Amino acid sequence: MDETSRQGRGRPRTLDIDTTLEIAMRAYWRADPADVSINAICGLAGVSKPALYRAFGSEDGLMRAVLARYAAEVLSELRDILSRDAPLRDTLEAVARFATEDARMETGCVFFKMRAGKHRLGPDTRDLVAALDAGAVAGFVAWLNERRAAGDWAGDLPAETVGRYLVEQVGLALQQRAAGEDSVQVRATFDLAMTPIRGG
Amino acid sequence: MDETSRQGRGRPRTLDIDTTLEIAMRAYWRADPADVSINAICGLAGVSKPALYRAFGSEDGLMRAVLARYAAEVLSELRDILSRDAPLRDTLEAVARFATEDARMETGCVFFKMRAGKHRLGPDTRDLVAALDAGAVAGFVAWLNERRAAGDWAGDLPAETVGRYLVEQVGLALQQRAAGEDSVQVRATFDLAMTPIRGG
DNA sequence: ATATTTACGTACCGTATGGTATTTTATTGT
DNA sequence: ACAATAAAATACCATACGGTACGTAAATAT
Repeated sequence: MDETSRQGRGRPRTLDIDTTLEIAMRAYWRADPADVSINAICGLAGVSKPALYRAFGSEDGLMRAVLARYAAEVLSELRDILSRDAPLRDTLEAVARFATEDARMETGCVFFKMRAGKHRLGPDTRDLVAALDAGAVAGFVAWLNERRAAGDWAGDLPAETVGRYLVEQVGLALQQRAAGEDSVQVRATFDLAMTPIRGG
Repeated sequence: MDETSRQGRGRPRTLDIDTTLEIAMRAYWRADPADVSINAICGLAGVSKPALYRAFGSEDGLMRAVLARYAAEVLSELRDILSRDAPLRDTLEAVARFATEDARMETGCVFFKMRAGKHRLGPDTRDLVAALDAGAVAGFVAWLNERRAAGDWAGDLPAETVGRYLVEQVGLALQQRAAGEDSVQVRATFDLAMTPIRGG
């Protein structure tokens, strides 16, 4: 129960898995994951390539580990926003801020970047992307049903459809930010997209 | 005024530029352009690499030429739809069909795929992408202003904002189709996104 | 006929990628 | 002390990429 299970017999590892994951995450976050090579990550983290493969098995393993960390560290905030059960408009505003204004999202989102280029991912990372995507939709759907029960949302469309819609619009906003589009226009686009849900 | 300007002195060229462009276009259309190598295109077209470089100068030159052809051949349809001056709802329906149902767009759109990965493009292709993007926005803006003058659109937002919004939503739909998402869901998402413009 | 011009394609260049074989080094168990 | 274990890093592997040097073939001009 110490840091990583206790050390066995051999030479102690000097590679700091946590720090390495953090550095890889920032690299994938800033650029497109497909454009960040293992070599580049090794350079950034000051780690040898075999050390990295010992720790993560493959590029797929590393990307999956990074994405898992990212989900726990960043995407969880979105889940938190949705479970605050605030009025619908307040929650949508919080989601809008997260997607269009949060400084950490200035270069986009690791999850949506990976999702956009999912055909380039290894199987494990791809599976996690699919699971996170389904989870995001499910999160929005649950929130919508809650809002409907609270008399806060009167939409006549299936929550499934709208949940998927919300995920796509958040993804679009984050993609626009990653592409360097003007923050004001990104927000305007997102607000327009939200009017069918929150009303004129 | 024959096919390509008249032949000069040397050995006549056997490479068919038109066919080669067509084959390259289909390859870029089916996959992500960044994942289609020059080697692959040479193989598909049955053309040697030097022949291809002789004709187009570089990968950037080839991609630019393909994109120009694609714009003239496919994107022009969108421009046509916008200049029919039909009622707003009819035009939006035609745009929706183009983006979400047209069989040729089943694997997405060369333009939006290149735009999504614009950081991977050479300078010439990048410039053309930017020009086409600006042109698409301008096309929607002109259409919106026309509809406003015709009393067909009462939106109080700047046409610039809505024009950019429309381009982004069309891009999103085509991106979803390229990702293999369910066609019905793509259409539902697009329709939801259009409600702020065409009304409930 | 011969020189000139131009396209042809094979075979290659340098660079980068994901991944590994191998030797050395640091630790624990007996 | 010494065997066993495991992580360290250098130096390498095969493959693929965009791009080109170069010798050859086919046309025109003189």
